[in-house]
Amino acid sequence: MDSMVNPAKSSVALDSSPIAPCPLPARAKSPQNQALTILHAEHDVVFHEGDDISHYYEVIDGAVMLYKILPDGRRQVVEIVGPGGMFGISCDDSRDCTAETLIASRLRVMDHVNCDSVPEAHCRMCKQLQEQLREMRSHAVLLGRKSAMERVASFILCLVFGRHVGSDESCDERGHKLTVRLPMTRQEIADYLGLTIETVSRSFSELKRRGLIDFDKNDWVRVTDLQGIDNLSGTR
Amino acid sequence: MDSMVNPAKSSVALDSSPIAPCPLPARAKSPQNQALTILHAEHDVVFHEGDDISHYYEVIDGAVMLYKILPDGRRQVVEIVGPGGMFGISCDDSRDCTAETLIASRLRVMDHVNCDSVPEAHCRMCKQLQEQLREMRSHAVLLGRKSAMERVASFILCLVFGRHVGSDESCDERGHKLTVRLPMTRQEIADYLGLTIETVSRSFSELKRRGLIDFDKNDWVRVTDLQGIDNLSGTR
DNA sequence: CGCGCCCTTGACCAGACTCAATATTAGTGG
DNA sequence: CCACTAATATTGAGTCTGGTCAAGGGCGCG
Repeated sequence: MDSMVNPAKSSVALDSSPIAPCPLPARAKSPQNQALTILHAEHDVVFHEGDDISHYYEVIDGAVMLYKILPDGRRQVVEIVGPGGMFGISCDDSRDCTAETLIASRLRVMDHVNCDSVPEAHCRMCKQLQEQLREMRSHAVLLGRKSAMERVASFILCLVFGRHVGSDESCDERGHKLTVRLPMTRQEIADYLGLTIETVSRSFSELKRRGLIDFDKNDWVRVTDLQGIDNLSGTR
Repeated sequence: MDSMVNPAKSSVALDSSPIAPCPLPARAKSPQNQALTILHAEHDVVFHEGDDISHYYEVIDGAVMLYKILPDGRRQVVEIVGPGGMFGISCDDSRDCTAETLIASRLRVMDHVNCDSVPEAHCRMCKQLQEQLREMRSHAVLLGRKSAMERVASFILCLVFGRHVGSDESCDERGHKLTVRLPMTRQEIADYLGLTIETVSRSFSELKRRGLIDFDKNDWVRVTDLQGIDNLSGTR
């Protein structure tokens, strides 16, 4: 509907000086080493469903969600992209979903035309697509076949094992982050998991009641029984 | 689990005499115009989740479904691939889902290594991935946010507008196939839509009762009120 | 004709949603 | 630093959609 891009909240910067930000290192340094970097504040829309397509993006730091909205307002968050992830890649002429930051994010803006000319960029993009497809398939299983509790447990596992989210989690035992930040509101989590906000809240409360997790101020979760969470995830 | 490929039911054929498995036509015809083609019978498994990865495939005719199964047996069909579609593309070392034919199918077998060397193949593959990702996002909305009736209606629309399925539908007015074959059992449809077989059956019956569709022998659907189906799909 | 498979239908149940009230947190200004 | 407000999250009660379990129907194939 709305074709506006980058409202006030975002600012643009140039990576340039000595930096050498081609989408890809080495060989891609055609004109010069410049990569356009933009900063988006929390909950800032990068592009809307229906917008014309010009660029694609890489998350340098922060986190972005992609979502689609049905005519009656129901929303489904279809993807969450963390640092290193790319989004907005498409051959079509218009966006099939909306991209919005979850938290303040720094994005590298890249041009589709570069893809064709720069083999490394193309290759990297392709790997990204494969990875995203793999994750979407797992997510389809979650959405199509898992119970509310299993969805929430799976979601926590994703956070623990580092998918999406960046930020400063405290890693404890062998590399797992046992205290993770929930970079999303309950509503966003619900829309990602295909549930309602109430069901998400109830599931979290139940997990806490059972002693599997604990909360710090609503957006930090301490996983006290990883095995227990794993058992509830429906995956094994 | 099982690493067997191509059990008895499938047979291998050669598109051309001197075989020479290049992925793409034209420019890729290094040795000769040869593409390895295999025939799979109905409900034949092309590869299993967990199998080592060697090739990827293009559907020449027929239809293939990709699915994942949870430890307790719940299944989610994550993708349906019709003629022209590709599947099994991956950089990983093992399959993340199982591929099984819905109906007898002819597949072109291609090698991942060719991708890197043949730009056209790589490009085409990349477009495929983008297309699949786009469809998966729509499907995520269906799985996460649509009611049973909306899912079934959306599924019928997909058939009418030609996605997936091949076979001989009778096209009527402006290019839409108003009588389409359901190339899947009720169970497969249910597993694709994240429902139970009973719910799918009830939804079909309800649509028939309302006079929106009609059946020939259970696997042919005649859409008598496309607008009505569209209205129920939740998409507008 | 009879068997087996798939599909349909019904009755009942349960998990998730809806609506509503309350609690908690975050943000603002004194 | 605290008070006040707005936004977000939790909890409860009741409802309903879709799942479960079980019985019956239709069709193809030998």
